[in-house]
Amino acid sequence: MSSPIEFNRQRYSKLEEIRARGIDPYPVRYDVTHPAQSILDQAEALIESTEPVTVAGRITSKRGHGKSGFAHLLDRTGRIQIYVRLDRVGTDAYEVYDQLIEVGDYLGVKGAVFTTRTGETTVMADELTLLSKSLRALPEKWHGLRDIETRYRQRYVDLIINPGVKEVFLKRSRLIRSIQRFMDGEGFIEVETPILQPLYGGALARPFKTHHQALDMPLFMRIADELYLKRLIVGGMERVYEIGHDFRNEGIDRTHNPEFTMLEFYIAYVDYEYIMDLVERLFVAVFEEVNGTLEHTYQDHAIDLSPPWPRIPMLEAIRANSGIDVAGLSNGELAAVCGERGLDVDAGLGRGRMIDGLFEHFVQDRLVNPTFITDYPVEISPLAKRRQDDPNLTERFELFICGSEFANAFTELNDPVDQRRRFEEQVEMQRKGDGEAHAMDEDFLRAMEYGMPPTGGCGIGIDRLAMLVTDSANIKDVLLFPHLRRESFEDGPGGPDGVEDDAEDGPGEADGRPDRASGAQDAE
RNA sequence: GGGCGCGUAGCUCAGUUGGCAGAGCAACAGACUUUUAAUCUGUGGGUCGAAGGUUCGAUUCCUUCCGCGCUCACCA
Repeated sequence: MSSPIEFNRQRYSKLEEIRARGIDPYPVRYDVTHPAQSILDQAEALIESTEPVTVAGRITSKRGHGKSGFAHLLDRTGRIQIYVRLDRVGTDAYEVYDQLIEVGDYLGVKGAVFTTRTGETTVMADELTLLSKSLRALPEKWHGLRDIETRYRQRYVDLIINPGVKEVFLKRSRLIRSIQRFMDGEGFIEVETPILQPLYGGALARPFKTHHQALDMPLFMRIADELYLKRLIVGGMERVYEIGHDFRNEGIDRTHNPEFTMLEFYIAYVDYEYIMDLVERLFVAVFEEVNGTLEHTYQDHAIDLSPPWPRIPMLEAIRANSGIDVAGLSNGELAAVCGERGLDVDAGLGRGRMIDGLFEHFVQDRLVNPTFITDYPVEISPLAKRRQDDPNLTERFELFICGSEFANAFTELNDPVDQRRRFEEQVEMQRKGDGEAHAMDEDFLRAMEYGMPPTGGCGIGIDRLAMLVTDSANIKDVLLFPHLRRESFEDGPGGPDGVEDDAEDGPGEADGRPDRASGAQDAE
């Protein structure tokens, strides 16, 4: 069922007929003089000049009228109508167009521009060139492709059929470019750090584990860029940022994909107050550039991004929303209060986790307009500097919009002795069963020991920012190829099953290379 | 991982209180030289997600499995 040849004999037989007529159904190139939109934009001048244009694209609709016919071509810029007449292109070419070329095929057209009776700018075809024969029918033109699973699995079809989809990803692209421009203006260097790491760190999350054959060593996919970017601060780079993928081996839901895009940046000589100012400026600049306004609607929530944004210490936010004054409570009392108020918290995981639980339960969803929550408990902030006035709290903030976290930042811990102690505490929590506690990283500590200047750092989830600016409810809608379970294809040899499994149990056989041919042929 | 829901033609969807599986679009044959969801006439197209079970008979009822969505848990 999955082979296009069996699957659509009619299209395949047309392909054979095209070849039989001596036409190459897959030629190598076509010289386009005018993308679709430029024909529409310059219609008046082009009509007057009567000079022929060439345009190429995928046929998305076709309407025949005996000895003439209309069709629409879709290219990256838009859609243009073409008109094909037997008396202009000749009997043979018209027969090929009429009988063998169909919706889904790529077509190049050369001809003059005119306006139809109904007023649509159209190219009158003098020459037609088949550019690629499609062996699969596209979804129906009117209802389009609605099935969510198919839209994600076959994004290529989704992009052809559902026009809003391309807009989302164009906007995402503009968003990232806008961030890069802003960072350029702030004097940053954009860098790339390892994705495969011998140790993972910089966040609290379960990693993906893999294995390097030649070195016979385990490797982890990074869960954050942090520890490498800080090494660069130690190296004197002073202002660095990276936009890249992090990988976290955790649940998938509306706001989580196992592979996601993170912006992290670090600035020497500044603290988290400076970072807050910069994040505010960054969001304002991006929204003004990408959306043109600071008034925004996300999933029916009206948001005003006009600065300044409120900055509320976490314990104060909890007190204001729940009446609970954490500062005056012992750990035991805190656990009791959590229980009374209906929170299921494990007191064994510590005071920091309980406070975080209270925050999530009582506060987070209420933060609709951009709000900085500041001064997080030290236990859940192993890389942040303590507040001088309260060693139980850190100079850390998170930015919330519409109940979602958008940024996480702190005045970076640069005391190597304190950093070692914090790692040791994390290792202890690991022993107590906290699967996400931070690992000991001796090379990172060595870098700290050489001396890191006072530094402020920040991480911003780009996918969530893309969701916000595009008003998307699901992270999958801003990922071109969101993670799904492997699709099963009934016939043919399986895909990567033969490839050596991930390396939980050490090295496997050496021939684990995915064979391009066997993998690809199976894929429909 | 738990709960709820969904899976029928290439696409969008009906439907069967258990009795030969339907429409529109797409496709195919024909008519039509300014249409645009073109129109008109005709035709073909299904492992009803998969495997078991109950039954004279299952796409329908039951069980398990697969996939997707929502949600809870998890998750800076």
